[in-house]
Amino acid sequence: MKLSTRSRYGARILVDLARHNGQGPVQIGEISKRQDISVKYLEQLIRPLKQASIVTSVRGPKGGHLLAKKPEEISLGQVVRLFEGQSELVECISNPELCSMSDDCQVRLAWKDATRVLYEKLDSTTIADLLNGNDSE
Amino acid sequence: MKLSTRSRYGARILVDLARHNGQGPVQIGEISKRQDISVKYLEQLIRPLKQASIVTSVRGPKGGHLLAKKPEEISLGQVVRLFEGQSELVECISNPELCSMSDDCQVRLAWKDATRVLYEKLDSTTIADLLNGNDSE
DNA sequence: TATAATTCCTACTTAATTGATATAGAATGA
DNA sequence: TCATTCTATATCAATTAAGTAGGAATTATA
Repeated sequence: MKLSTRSRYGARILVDLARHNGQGPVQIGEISKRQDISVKYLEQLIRPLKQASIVTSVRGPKGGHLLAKKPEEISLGQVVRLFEGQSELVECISNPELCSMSDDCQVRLAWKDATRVLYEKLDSTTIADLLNGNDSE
Repeated sequence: MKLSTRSRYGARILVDLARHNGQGPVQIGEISKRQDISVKYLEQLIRPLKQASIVTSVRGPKGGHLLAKKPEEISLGQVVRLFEGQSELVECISNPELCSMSDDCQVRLAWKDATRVLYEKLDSTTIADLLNGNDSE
Protein backbone atom coordinates (compact mmCIF):
# COMPACT_ATOMS: atom_id res chain seq x y z
CA MET A 1 0.00 0.00 0.00
CA LYS A 2 2.30 2.57 -1.34
CA LEU A 3 1.80 6.04 -2.73
CA SER A 4 3.07 6.34 -6.31
CA THR A 5 6.03 8.58 -7.00
CA ARG A 6 3.65 10.56 -9.17
CA SER A 7 1.76 11.76 -6.10
CA ARG A 8 4.96 12.40 -4.19
CA TYR A 9 6.54 14.33 -7.02
CA GLY A 10 3.26 16.10 -7.70
CA ALA A 11 3.22 17.44 -4.16
CA ARG A 12 6.84 18.52 -4.40
CA ILE A 13 6.22 20.31 -7.70
CA LEU A 14 3.40 22.29 -6.11
CA VAL A 15 5.50 23.19 -3.08
CA ASP A 16 8.24 24.33 -5.44
CA LEU A 17 5.82 26.49 -7.43
CA ALA A 18 4.34 27.88 -4.22
CA ARG A 19 7.80 28.96 -3.04
CA HIS A 20 8.22 30.98 -6.21
CA ASN A 21 4.72 32.33 -6.23
CA GLY A 22 4.53 35.88 -7.55
CA GLN A 23 7.94 35.67 -9.23
CA GLY A 24 6.64 34.91 -12.69
CA PRO A 25 6.54 31.59 -14.55
CA VAL A 26 8.79 28.83 -13.25
CA GLN A 27 10.42 26.69 -15.89
CA ILE A 28 10.48 22.93 -15.83
CA GLY A 29 14.27 22.99 -16.09
CA GLU A 30 14.53 24.86 -12.80
CA ILE A 31 12.11 22.55 -11.02
CA SER A 32 14.03 19.60 -12.41
CA LYS A 33 17.30 20.82 -10.91
CA ARG A 34 15.87 21.74 -7.55
CA GLN A 35 13.72 18.65 -7.13
CA ASP A 36 15.95 16.17 -8.87
CA ILE A 37 13.25 14.89 -11.21
CA SER A 38 13.89 14.46 -14.95
CA VAL A 39 12.53 17.13 -17.27
CA LYS A 40 10.60 14.59 -19.29
CA TYR A 41 8.94 13.08 -16.28
CA LEU A 42 8.07 16.52 -14.92
CA GLU A 43 6.36 17.44 -18.16
CA GLN A 44 4.23 14.37 -17.78
CA LEU A 45 3.28 15.17 -14.19
CA ILE A 46 2.43 18.80 -14.77
CA ARG A 47 -0.14 17.95 -17.42
CA PRO A 48 -2.74 16.50 -15.02
CA LEU A 49 -2.11 19.40 -12.64
CA LYS A 50 -3.03 21.76 -15.46
CA GLN A 51 -6.09 19.79 -16.44
CA ALA A 52 -7.24 19.99 -12.85
CA SER A 53 -6.77 23.78 -12.92
CA ILE A 54 -4.23 23.65 -10.14
CA VAL A 55 -1.43 24.95 -12.39
CA THR A 56 -1.40 27.25 -15.41
CA SER A 57 1.32 27.56 -18.02
CA VAL A 58 2.80 30.21 -20.26
CA ARG A 59 4.34 29.06 -23.51
CA GLY A 60 7.29 30.45 -25.41
CA PRO A 61 10.55 31.95 -24.20
CA LYS A 62 10.37 33.15 -20.58
CA GLY A 63 7.37 30.89 -20.24
CA GLY A 64 6.84 28.37 -17.51
CA HIS A 65 4.36 27.27 -14.89
CA LEU A 66 2.44 28.98 -12.13
CA LEU A 67 0.01 27.99 -9.42
CA ALA A 68 -3.54 28.67 -10.53
CA LYS A 69 -4.76 28.77 -6.94
CA LYS A 70 -3.50 29.94 -3.60
CA PRO A 71 -1.32 27.40 -1.79
CA GLU A 72 -3.85 27.23 1.02
CA GLU A 73 -6.53 26.20 -1.46
CA ILE A 74 -4.62 23.16 -2.72
CA SER A 75 -4.77 20.06 -0.55
CA LEU A 76 -2.77 16.85 -0.61
CA GLY A 77 -6.08 15.07 -1.00
CA GLN A 78 -6.59 16.74 -4.37
CA VAL A 79 -3.11 15.78 -5.46
CA VAL A 80 -3.45 12.16 -4.42
CA ARG A 81 -6.86 11.74 -6.01
CA LEU A 82 -5.43 13.21 -9.19
CA PHE A 83 -2.39 10.98 -9.44
CA GLU A 84 -3.47 7.66 -7.96
CA GLY A 85 -5.44 5.61 -10.45
CA GLN A 86 -7.73 4.45 -7.72
CA SER A 87 -8.24 6.60 -4.67
CA GLU A 88 -10.03 3.99 -2.55
CA LEU A 89 -7.88 1.49 -0.68
CA VAL A 90 -9.90 -1.39 -2.14
CA GLU A 91 -11.81 -1.48 -5.39
CA CYS A 92 -15.01 -3.02 -4.04
CA ILE A 93 -15.77 0.22 -2.20
CA SER A 94 -16.72 2.03 -5.38
CA ASN A 95 -17.53 -1.07 -7.45
CA PRO A 96 -19.43 -3.42 -5.15
CA GLU A 97 -20.39 -5.67 -8.05
CA LEU A 98 -16.79 -6.83 -8.26
CA CYS A 99 -17.31 -9.10 -5.29
CA SER A 100 -20.31 -11.35 -4.75
CA MET A 101 -20.16 -10.67 -1.03
CA SER A 102 -20.14 -6.90 -1.11
CA ASP A 103 -23.77 -6.53 -0.08
CA ASP A 104 -23.26 -7.50 3.45
CA CYS A 105 -19.49 -7.44 3.88
CA GLN A 106 -18.31 -5.89 7.11
CA VAL A 107 -14.69 -6.03 6.01
CA ARG A 108 -15.51 -3.87 3.01
CA LEU A 109 -17.08 -1.28 5.32
CA ALA A 110 -13.95 -1.29 7.48
CA TRP A 111 -11.73 -0.57 4.47
CA LYS A 112 -14.14 2.17 3.47
CA ASP A 113 -13.88 3.75 6.90
CA ALA A 114 -10.10 3.59 6.83
CA THR A 115 -10.08 5.23 3.39
CA ARG A 116 -12.31 8.01 4.67
CA VAL A 117 -10.10 8.71 7.66
CA LEU A 118 -7.01 8.83 5.46
CA TYR A 119 -8.51 11.33 3.03
CA GLU A 120 -9.88 13.49 5.82
CA LYS A 121 -6.28 13.93 6.88
CA LEU A 122 -4.97 14.53 3.36
CA ASP A 123 -7.78 16.97 2.57
CA SER A 124 -6.97 19.01 5.64
CA THR A 125 -3.32 19.40 4.70
CA THR A 126 -2.61 22.16 2.17
CA ILE A 127 0.43 23.15 0.18
CA ALA A 128 0.62 26.26 2.36
CA ASP A 129 1.20 23.97 5.35
CA LEU A 130 4.28 22.55 3.63
CA LEU A 131 6.11 25.73 2.78
CA ASN A 132 8.78 25.74 5.47
CA GLY A 133 12.04 23.92 5.20
CA ASN A 134 14.64 23.02 2.67
CA ASP A 135 14.37 24.76 -0.66
CA SER A 136 17.29 22.78 -2.09
CA GLU A 137 18.84 25.89 -3.57
CA MET B 1 -2.58 3.48 -3.43
CA LYS B 2 -4.28 0.20 -3.24
CA LEU B 3 -4.39 -2.53 -0.67
CA SER B 4 -3.18 -5.86 -2.02
CA THR B 5 -5.61 -8.72 -2.36
CA ARG B 6 -3.41 -10.52 0.14
CA SER B 7 -4.49 -8.13 2.90
CA ARG B 8 -8.10 -8.24 1.79
CA TYR B 9 -8.18 -12.02 1.63
CA GLY B 10 -6.20 -12.25 4.85
CA ALA B 11 -8.88 -10.29 6.68
CA ARG B 12 -11.63 -12.44 5.18
CA ILE B 13 -9.85 -15.63 6.19
CA LEU B 14 -9.67 -14.43 9.78
CA VAL B 15 -13.32 -13.44 9.82
CA ASP B 16 -14.17 -16.87 8.44
CA LEU B 17 -12.14 -18.61 11.13
CA ALA B 18 -13.65 -16.37 13.80
CA ARG B 19 -17.14 -17.38 12.73
CA HIS B 20 -16.26 -21.02 13.29
CA ASN B 21 -14.36 -20.42 16.47
CA GLY B 22 -14.78 -23.23 18.98
CA GLN B 23 -15.99 -25.69 16.34
CA GLY B 24 -12.65 -27.40 15.79
CA PRO B 25 -10.16 -26.97 12.97
CA VAL B 26 -11.46 -25.35 9.78
CA GLN B 27 -10.11 -26.81 6.56
CA ILE B 28 -8.76 -24.78 3.70
CA GLY B 29 -11.21 -26.44 1.34
CA GLU B 30 -14.14 -25.08 3.31
CA ILE B 31 -12.71 -21.59 3.47
CA SER B 32 -12.04 -21.77 -0.24
CA LYS B 33 -15.68 -22.54 -1.03
CA ARG B 34 -17.13 -19.96 1.31
CA GLN B 35 -14.73 -17.16 0.43
CA ASP B 36 -14.22 -18.00 -3.23
CA ILE B 37 -10.43 -18.02 -3.03
CA SER B 38 -8.38 -20.84 -4.57
CA VAL B 39 -7.04 -23.52 -2.25
CA LYS B 40 -3.51 -22.93 -3.46
CA TYR B 41 -3.65 -19.23 -2.85
CA LEU B 42 -5.19 -19.73 0.57
CA GLU B 43 -2.32 -22.00 1.60
CA GLN B 44 0.04 -19.25 0.72
CA LEU B 45 -1.84 -16.64 2.70
CA ILE B 46 -2.29 -18.71 5.82
CA ARG B 47 1.44 -19.27 6.18
CA PRO B 48 2.28 -15.71 7.25
CA LEU B 49 -0.72 -15.71 9.56
CA LYS B 50 0.73 -18.77 11.27
CA GLN B 51 4.19 -17.26 11.49
CA ALA B 52 2.67 -14.23 13.16
CA SER B 53 0.94 -16.51 15.69
CA ILE B 54 -2.47 -15.32 14.64
CA VAL B 55 -3.49 -18.75 13.37
CA THR B 56 -2.52 -22.28 14.43
CA SER B 57 -2.91 -25.42 12.38
CA VAL B 58 -3.49 -29.11 12.92
CA ARG B 59 -2.05 -31.47 10.33
CA GLY B 60 -3.45 -34.73 9.04
CA PRO B 61 -7.04 -35.85 8.52
CA LYS B 62 -9.60 -33.77 10.45
CA GLY B 63 -6.90 -31.17 10.65
CA GLY B 64 -7.29 -27.56 9.68
CA HIS B 65 -6.80 -24.07 10.99
CA LEU B 66 -7.85 -22.19 14.09
CA LEU B 67 -7.49 -18.70 15.45
CA ALA B 68 -4.62 -18.54 17.90
CA LYS B 69 -6.05 -15.42 19.54
CA LYS B 70 -9.43 -14.04 20.37
CA PRO B 71 -11.07 -12.14 17.50
CA GLU B 72 -11.01 -8.96 19.58
CA GLU B 73 -7.24 -9.27 19.91
CA ILE B 74 -6.61 -9.31 16.16
CA SER B 75 -6.67 -5.94 14.42
CA LEU B 76 -6.76 -5.03 10.76
CA GLY B 77 -3.57 -3.10 11.40
CA GLN B 78 -1.77 -6.34 12.23
CA VAL B 79 -3.11 -7.96 9.09
CA VAL B 80 -2.13 -5.11 6.82
CA ARG B 81 1.36 -4.77 8.29
CA LEU B 82 1.79 -8.49 7.78
CA PHE B 83 0.73 -8.62 4.16
CA GLU B 84 1.84 -5.31 2.70
CA GLY B 85 5.53 -5.32 1.89
CA GLN B 86 5.82 -1.75 3.04
CA SER B 87 3.46 -0.41 5.62
CA GLU B 88 4.34 3.26 5.24
CA LEU B 89 2.66 5.18 2.45
CA VAL B 90 6.04 6.42 1.21
CA GLU B 91 9.40 4.78 1.59
CA CYS B 92 11.33 7.85 2.72
CA ILE B 93 9.47 7.75 6.05
CA SER B 94 11.42 4.76 7.27
CA ASN B 95 14.44 5.21 4.98
CA PRO B 96 15.19 8.93 4.92
CA GLU B 97 18.51 8.33 3.17
CA LEU B 98 16.60 7.42 0.00
CA CYS B 99 15.97 11.07 -0.70
CA SER B 100 18.53 13.84 -0.42
CA MET B 101 15.85 16.20 0.83
CA SER B 102 14.46 14.09 3.66
CA ASP B 103 16.18 16.07 6.40
CA ASP B 104 13.97 19.03 6.13
CA CYS B 105 11.12 17.88 3.94
CA GLN B 106 7.71 19.01 5.08
CA VAL B 107 5.99 16.88 2.49
CA ARG B 108 7.59 13.80 3.97
CA LEU B 109 6.23 14.72 7.40
CA ALA B 110 2.77 15.14 5.93
CA TRP B 111 2.85 11.64 4.42
CA LYS B 112 4.07 10.34 7.75
CA ASP B 113 1.14 11.95 9.54
CA ALA B 114 -1.32 10.52 7.05
CA THR B 115 0.17 7.07 7.51
CA ARG B 116 -0.15 7.38 11.27
CA VAL B 117 -3.80 8.38 11.07
CA LEU B 118 -4.57 5.49 8.74
CA TYR B 119 -2.99 2.90 11.02
CA GLU B 120 -4.63 4.34 14.10
CA LYS B 121 -7.90 3.52 12.43
CA LEU B 122 -6.83 0.06 11.28
CA ASP B 123 -5.36 -0.78 14.68
CA SER B 124 -8.61 0.11 16.38
CA THR B 125 -10.67 -2.20 14.19
CA THR B 126 -10.64 -5.86 15.26
CA ILE B 127 -11.87 -9.05 13.67
CA ALA B 128 -14.55 -9.15 16.36
CA ASP B 129 -15.92 -5.89 14.95
CA LEU B 130 -16.42 -7.58 11.59
CA LEU B 131 -18.38 -10.64 12.63
CA ASN B 132 -21.88 -9.64 11.56
CA GLY B 133 -23.23 -10.11 8.09
CA ASN B 134 -23.12 -12.53 5.24
CA ASP B 135 -21.52 -15.86 6.00
CA SER B 136 -21.83 -16.99 2.38
CA GLU B 137 -23.19 -20.35 3.41
C1' DT C 1 0.29 -50.78 9.15
C1' DA C 2 -1.83 -49.04 4.91
C1' DT C 3 -4.53 -45.43 3.30
C1' DA C 4 -6.47 -41.23 2.62
C1' DA C 5 -7.04 -36.60 4.21
C1' DT C 6 -4.93 -32.76 5.14
C1' DT C 7 -1.33 -29.26 5.86
C1' DC C 8 3.37 -27.63 4.43
C1' DC C 9 7.02 -26.12 1.28
C1' DT C 10 9.41 -24.52 -2.93
C1' DA C 11 9.34 -23.02 -7.28
C1' DC C 12 7.22 -21.34 -11.40
C1' DT C 13 4.26 -18.54 -14.55
C1' DT C 14 1.71 -14.79 -16.04
C1' DA C 15 -0.16 -10.30 -16.13
C1' DA C 16 -0.31 -5.72 -14.60
C1' DT C 17 1.72 -1.62 -13.00
C1' DT C 18 5.28 1.70 -12.33
C1' DG C 19 8.76 4.70 -13.42
C1' DA C 20 11.03 6.58 -16.83
C1' DT C 21 12.83 7.72 -21.58
C1' DA C 22 12.39 8.87 -26.48
C1' DT C 23 10.59 11.10 -30.35
C1' DA C 24 7.98 14.31 -32.71
C1' DG C 25 5.26 18.37 -32.74
C1' DA C 26 3.00 22.93 -31.65
C1' DA C 27 2.94 27.60 -29.71
C1' DT C 28 4.94 31.90 -28.78
C1' DG C 29 7.68 35.92 -27.79
C1' DA C 30 12.34 38.20 -28.36
C1' DT D 1 12.41 33.58 -37.72
C1' DC D 2 14.11 30.79 -34.48
C1' DA D 3 15.35 29.38 -29.94
C1' DT D 4 12.70 28.33 -26.09
C1' DT D 5 9.28 26.16 -23.88
C1' DC D 6 5.25 23.46 -23.42
C1' DT D 7 2.26 19.29 -25.49
C1' DA D 8 1.30 14.65 -26.90
C1' DT D 9 2.18 9.76 -27.86
C1' DA D 10 4.67 5.79 -27.88
C1' DT D 11 7.82 2.67 -26.06
C1' DC D 12 10.61 0.11 -22.73
C1' DA D 13 12.58 -2.16 -18.72
C1' DA D 14 12.03 -3.49 -14.07
C1' DT D 15 9.34 -4.71 -10.44
C1' DT D 16 5.47 -6.44 -8.12
C1' DA D 17 1.15 -8.85 -7.67
C1' DA D 18 -1.68 -12.67 -8.34
C1' DG D 19 -2.21 -17.08 -8.95
C1' DT D 20 -0.74 -22.10 -10.22
C1' DA D 21 1.64 -26.62 -9.79
C1' DG D 22 3.69 -30.61 -7.77
C1' DG D 23 5.09 -33.09 -4.31
C1' DA D 24 6.67 -33.93 0.71
C1' DA D 25 5.30 -34.36 5.50
C1' DT D 26 1.97 -35.53 9.00
C1' DT D 27 -1.60 -38.07 11.23
C1' DA D 28 -6.47 -40.03 12.19
C1' DT D 29 -8.67 -44.07 11.33
C1' DA D 30 -9.92 -48.48 9.58
